[in-house]
Amino acid sequence: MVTKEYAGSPDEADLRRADSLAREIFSDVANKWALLIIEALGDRTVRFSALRDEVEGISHKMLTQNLRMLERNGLVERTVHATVPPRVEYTLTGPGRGLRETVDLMCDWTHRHIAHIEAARRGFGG
Amino acid sequence: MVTKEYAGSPDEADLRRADSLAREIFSDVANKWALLIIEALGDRTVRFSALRDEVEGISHKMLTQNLRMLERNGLVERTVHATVPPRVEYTLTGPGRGLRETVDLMCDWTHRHIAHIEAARRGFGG
DNA sequence: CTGGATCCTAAATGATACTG
DNA sequence: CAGTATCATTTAGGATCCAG
Repeated sequence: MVTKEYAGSPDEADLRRADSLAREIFSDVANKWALLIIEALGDRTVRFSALRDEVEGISHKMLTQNLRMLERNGLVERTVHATVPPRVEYTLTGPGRGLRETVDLMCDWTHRHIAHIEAARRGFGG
Repeated sequence: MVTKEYAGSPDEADLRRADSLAREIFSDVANKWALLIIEALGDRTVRFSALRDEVEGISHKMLTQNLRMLERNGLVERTVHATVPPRVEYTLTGPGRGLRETVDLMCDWTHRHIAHIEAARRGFGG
């Protein structure tokens, strides 16, 4: 994610483009709602309403908005069952599951460092 | 990061508290600026101005704001050299470096899936 | 049930000016 | 140079209503 010096490279333009694309993808995905949704999906297939219940505090709007974004980036697959009332299910794609593994690690990290962070906060002046 | 059922547990209150704290910490760090700063720091000690140059597009305000937040959570250490003009350096703490490892993985993931994501975007209707 | 559209508020962010 | 404060603006987010 570091911007490098490409001057002189024959593929300078391509490399710059890849970097800016990587940064754009990172910005899409690196927000709490997207990561919490990915974490909630796990390796399951989950209905919209179930997802809304499981991602604590998320609104209808944020859920649909982030699901669309994840779908657009090929990380989530959306399946509509033509029943009435409609049943829509979401599941992670292969790349989506790869990303989920990194989110899992981030969640693990969080839980392992709760005590340290609490202590730091007390010492900081809070 | 999943909310569990603690009813009946003797430590119910403690567990709920740990969960809500984990969620709060996660919400703090799971934003693009914080993660990009952590990634830019790497295992180095970096001056404020250098950090601002390296995290492309970040404003003075966002940088200070996120650095304070990371410092408050004990992930970044701030060192002020009493020179003139002042020199302020930032470096990741032990826990901060642990988090950086997961961010590294997320960046790797991003670069590995650029092609897949580009293809998904084209197919989605963009 | 799911999803889109709308309106409205709160929060994030950028620009700027000022200080030690 | 680093940091704070302020102000203006943009964006995120919530509430609600309607449609398939």
